[in-house]
Amino acid sequence: MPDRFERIFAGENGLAAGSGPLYIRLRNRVERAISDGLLGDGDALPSERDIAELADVSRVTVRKAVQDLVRDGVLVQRHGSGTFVSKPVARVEQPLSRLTSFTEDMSRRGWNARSQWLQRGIFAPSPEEMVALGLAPGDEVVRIDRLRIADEMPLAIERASISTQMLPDPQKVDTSLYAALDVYGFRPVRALQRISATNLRAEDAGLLGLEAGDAGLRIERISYLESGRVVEFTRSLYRGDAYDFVAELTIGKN
Amino acid sequence: MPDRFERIFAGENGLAAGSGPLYIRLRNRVERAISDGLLGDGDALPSERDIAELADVSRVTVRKAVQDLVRDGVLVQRHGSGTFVSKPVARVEQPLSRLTSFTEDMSRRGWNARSQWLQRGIFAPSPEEMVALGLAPGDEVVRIDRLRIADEMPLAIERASISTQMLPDPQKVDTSLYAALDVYGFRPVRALQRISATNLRAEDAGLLGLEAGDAGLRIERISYLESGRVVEFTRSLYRGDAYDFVAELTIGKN
DNA sequence: AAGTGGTCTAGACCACCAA
DNA sequence: TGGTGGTCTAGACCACTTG
Repeated sequence: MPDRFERIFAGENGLAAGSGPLYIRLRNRVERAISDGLLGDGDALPSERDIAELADVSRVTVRKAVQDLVRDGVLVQRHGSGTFVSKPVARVEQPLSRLTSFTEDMSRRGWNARSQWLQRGIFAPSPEEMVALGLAPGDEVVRIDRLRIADEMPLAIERASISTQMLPDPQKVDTSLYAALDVYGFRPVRALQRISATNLRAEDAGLLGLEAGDAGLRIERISYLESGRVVEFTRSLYRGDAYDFVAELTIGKN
Repeated sequence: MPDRFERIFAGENGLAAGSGPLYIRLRNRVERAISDGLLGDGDALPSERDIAELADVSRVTVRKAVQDLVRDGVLVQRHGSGTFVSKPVARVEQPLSRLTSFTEDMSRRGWNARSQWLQRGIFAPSPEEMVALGLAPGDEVVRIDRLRIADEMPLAIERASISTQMLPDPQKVDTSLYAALDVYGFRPVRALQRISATNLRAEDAGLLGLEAGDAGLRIERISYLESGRVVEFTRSLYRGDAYDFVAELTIGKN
């Protein structure tokens, strides 16, 4: 039975046709098979060994092609199980104009949000923190690092730094950082965010349930009091495949 | 002369110490050497063959470790030249509250901005375009795809779709899409943007001078007229390593 | 227990770059 | 021209999942 996999991997004299590296030709064949509908969401591919035989290349070459597609989010591999076409992931949308906390935000959506502590304590500030928070030598910072989880899917890593002058005791923070700051009368009213994209490092990717090199949104936020004084400096990493920031723009005079 | 490379790659019984995959142990050694200052920005590493000999592993294993770090932006490789520690890239900042065009924006910064046409013409709309632009069957769209370049560095790929009812002739667009829309009285005043992160596909990465799998910012924008009617639907991909979006947030009642 | 992906090796040839 | 990274092979063993 000449099945679809033979057409995909062995069709037209194998990969002899065409030029360029074998793993790229192989990669293109798989992408074409998906866009042509020969392979659908969740479908299993043959094993790497079988693909190698069908396409008449080494398994190393098959792996190179497959890993590229895994890295691009086209395929997923499960150890001991097989290689499959990715299913799209449901995305969370986050409006970009209002200052909200993760907890508030997720519960408003009806998601079950929780956090996992990564670190919570008092430290000597890094140079980066000194600049961002405007600290003097000898000052100390509270660091609150959390893994944010919504409906059992890790969504983000959040690393917050606050001067001990604003938040003397990190143990006072249970679920909401802003609520704890409120207690001391230091709730921020304004913030500046910088958003960029980055390839996740192995450690961070692991926390988010992704692979090293997967795309993440990196967000740096500096929050201000009404008086203009800096309260909080937070660096976050969001899953690129599950998070959308939404912003409304208007045409400005300036 | 027992140089620093021996300490990095061959120190303490090679990689025999420790557990886990060899390429991860090797990767960690390089990362540690950089964070310890043993390797600085722009420094050259030994050749892959030399590292393999120093660490007593195969070259394939060295490549796996090095490629991981290249993918994370820690190292850069130049074919025929060598492997080097990355130098940080200058970043461009884009405010996220004002609706501006790329050309206007870059010239205000004193950058020399130009575009390269990727595609410009009239097409039958894709299902995605029909939904976004609110088209009826039989309607047509103008597609304007450009590679945005600032000071000879490719910064973004921009794919804009506009109903032919708003912009009958794509050839009317020379540098600024908004200027062309203005001529017909259809300049947008408001827009909604969705921002997320993605691993760039090989083709897009090539246009941006990056490697497949590198992180990019994906932005979808829908622009509206004063009347609320949709004008433009644009999907952009920005270099993750060279672009920052900046947003100001305020605490809201709602 | 059989099959899958994950890691690793030794060796080869090619394409590119710099001296 | 010699050294570099880029691609490719055939074969091996391990770790994990599933029937």
